[in-house]
Amino acid sequence: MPEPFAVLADPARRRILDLLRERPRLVGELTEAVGLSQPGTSKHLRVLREAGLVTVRPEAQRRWYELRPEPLAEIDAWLTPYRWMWADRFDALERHLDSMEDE
Amino acid sequence: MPEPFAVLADPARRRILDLLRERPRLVGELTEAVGLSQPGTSKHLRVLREAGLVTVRPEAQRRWYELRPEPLAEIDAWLTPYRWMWADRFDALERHLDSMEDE
DNA sequence: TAGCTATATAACTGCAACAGCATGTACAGC
DNA sequence: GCTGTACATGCTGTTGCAGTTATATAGCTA
Repeated sequence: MPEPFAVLADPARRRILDLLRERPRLVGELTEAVGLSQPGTSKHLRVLREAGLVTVRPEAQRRWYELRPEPLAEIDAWLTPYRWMWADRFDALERHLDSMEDE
Repeated sequence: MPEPFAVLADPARRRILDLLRERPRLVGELTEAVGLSQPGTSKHLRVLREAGLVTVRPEAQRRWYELRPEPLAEIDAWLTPYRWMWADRFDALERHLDSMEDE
């Protein structure tokens, strides 16, 4: 199972996920949308599948790819301790104090 | 300016950022912590610098590296439309309804 | 069965990233 | 000035990935 971070490093794969966020899609749609060859798209889909970020539902010769967002939680978790930092100074201070209140 | 996503694909660089989250550090400290050679560490630091994720403050021959979290906002922004999805079903529904109230 | 459609896999190519080693640079202390 | 320390850069080999074309597989349709 590849790391989500590495999987998202490729813009085409992020684009695919963005498209699947709206609704499940066929390989053909995705191919056209990302502007790659069909085999190229299939390769990216394989990577996404192995990372658990998409699932496939076969229907005759077609394959419906759908989003499976759970692995993104790992990225979100890594990001969490940083998240308060990049707001402007006032917001940053405010959130910092807010988080201290909870302790 | 490289993409933050690509920069974070390497675990060593994420580790470096995690260490800098606590306090600024010297290259020597980071080298020991990540378990790479000193030149290897310097190279990762260069990548982080070019991505705007760290800044350097020279002090004699030493270089204090400090975190600059702003570029992480891009990742956070990409992640945002996904974030409600991976909570358990109840929370997911709840947040979804919450977000609809704002409209 | 033959042929068409949709997708996956294979084989190949080019390139960029990463790691190691050696060397260069800058500063401090003596 | 010389030596040591702290770090950066250059070079090289290797590996892995993204992209292509060609081919295989599976299921429909006639």
